[in-house]
Amino acid sequence: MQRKFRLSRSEDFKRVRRTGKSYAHPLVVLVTQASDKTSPHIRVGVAAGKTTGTAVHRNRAKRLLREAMRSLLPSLASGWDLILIARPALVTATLADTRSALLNLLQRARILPVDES
RNA sequence: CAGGCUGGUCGGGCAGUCGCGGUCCUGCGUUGUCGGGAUCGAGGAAAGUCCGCACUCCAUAGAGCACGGCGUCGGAUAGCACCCGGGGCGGGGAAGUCCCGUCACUUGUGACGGGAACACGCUGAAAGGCGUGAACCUGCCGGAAAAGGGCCACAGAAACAAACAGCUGCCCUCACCCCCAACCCCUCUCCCCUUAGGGAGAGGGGCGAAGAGGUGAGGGGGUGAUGGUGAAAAGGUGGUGUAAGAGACCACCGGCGCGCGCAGUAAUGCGUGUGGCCAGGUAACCCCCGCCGGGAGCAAGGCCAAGCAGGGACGAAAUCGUCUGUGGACGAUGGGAGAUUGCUCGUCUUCGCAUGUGCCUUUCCCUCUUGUGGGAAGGGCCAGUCCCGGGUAGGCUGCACCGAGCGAUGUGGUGACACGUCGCCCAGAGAGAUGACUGCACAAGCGGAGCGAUCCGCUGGACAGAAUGCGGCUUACAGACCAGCCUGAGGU
RNA sequence: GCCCCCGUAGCUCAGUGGAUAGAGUAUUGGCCUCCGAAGCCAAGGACCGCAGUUCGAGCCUGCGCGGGGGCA
Repeated sequence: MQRKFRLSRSEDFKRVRRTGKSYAHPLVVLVTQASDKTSPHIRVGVAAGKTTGTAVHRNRAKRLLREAMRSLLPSLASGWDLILIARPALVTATLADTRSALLNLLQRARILPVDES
């Protein structure tokens, strides 16, 4: 997942988490917020807190989320800021598990068309 | 071959596809949050942050005290308390581990018995027993706690310095017992004489001095380990000795100090002589001695942009010399304030009735257009230092490094390491780059087939992720390989 | 990333190197009451872990584990 699709500003994180809508899943939590400016891309931020585990486990969770998101990126609607928050169970999940969880969440948030799956 | 111990190396490999980050090169009717290519891309601990440095800042960091750290010897190093090699004192080894034998069954476990290098000493007729050293692993290390202070609960007479109890005819006083001269009484014998009496001897009894012995009490002196304790009580055993005792003396043993000799760079060890037993533990209690240490830390620090709100405290001055354009400048002495992160000295900064081409204002003078301009004097503000408070969390840099650098190799050294030669440039982000899939072998586990070699299928790869960089330490860690040592069995 | 602080009963805290580690509160049981509350009595319950120093460690030293805070 290239950096241009990434959400990186601390200010952006704060805004999305404060005013966005959240969707929960045992593996991941998705937070969505429509971009205030007419951004050409969708931007995705990935987070893993200390409850996820040690540094190895946090990195593992974030890599899984980025890799799963990469294949889904072309079919997503633009103009959204997303945050994916890892939960502890994600450390033991596989890439396929993560991808199906993201599909479920994105369809519930109406960012991914339902007929896609 | 099996098992144990120690040290070292590696810690998933190869190939392909997709994807991510850095650097360099490059393409363009589209200069992009663009495309293409090359190359590089986590660790032995990147971790903990326990030590030591580099580096940066703090208007000074110097000296002394205080404070903190360290403390066997030698070496290594830029440096280090933890590295290397020695020394001393302890602990483990040894209720463990391994091997052998017997038995039992649940077939790899349990029970029982025996043994475990080697050397020396003591004891014993022997079997054997006891002790010491030592291989291997591991902890600690100044003042052998005689510079001084503190503490040592409970128990105990007492916790280090004497006292108390005890022991003690060594001395004094007193009492008593026993022996006993002289004296007195009684009895018996003999002699003189025979009325009475006298003398001598023997026996018994009474009083009982001095003295000898003994007992007890009190006082004085002596004595040092006897005092059910305790973690710890001033060498141990046996004797001599003494009033009683005691290293007071003697023999053997043990420890320590000093001298000498030998070995070693040294710590120290061995031998020998001599002297004393002058005498507890604790310095990870204070302390003393020696050495080291200024403080903070890359969120250090520098630059840019953006942004906010200010407030308080400090304000007292000289003298001398030189030069001079007479406005001042420089220097010295002394002083004030501040810094020196606890104190003193020293040092540094600054000194204000100062400096400014700044701003405001008052008065006067000149010019003159009731204005303007210029000049002089006075007052205030701003720019100072320190403290408190407020704002920013954006970008660039530090920072990806020619370095205490990495790899290979040679030499020296037991080793830490050093010195050469050749080659290389080797991760660097800022929501934070290493992942996914496939195949092949590798090792491990499980299941199935097979007498077996083996085959098939499934699971699935320890601890763990750089953030300024190094060195050491500590902690976590599935396994694999290599080397050395030890034990047992077998073969040659 | 760097720096600092703290771990004692379920909770909040005391605790000179020398007890069976203490207090409040909570818990449990009993008494009291018609029942409860309050009160009274009693009981159980702890030094973060491992080494070391010491005769002796909650206290001193080292390492580890866990928690908290600060720094542009």
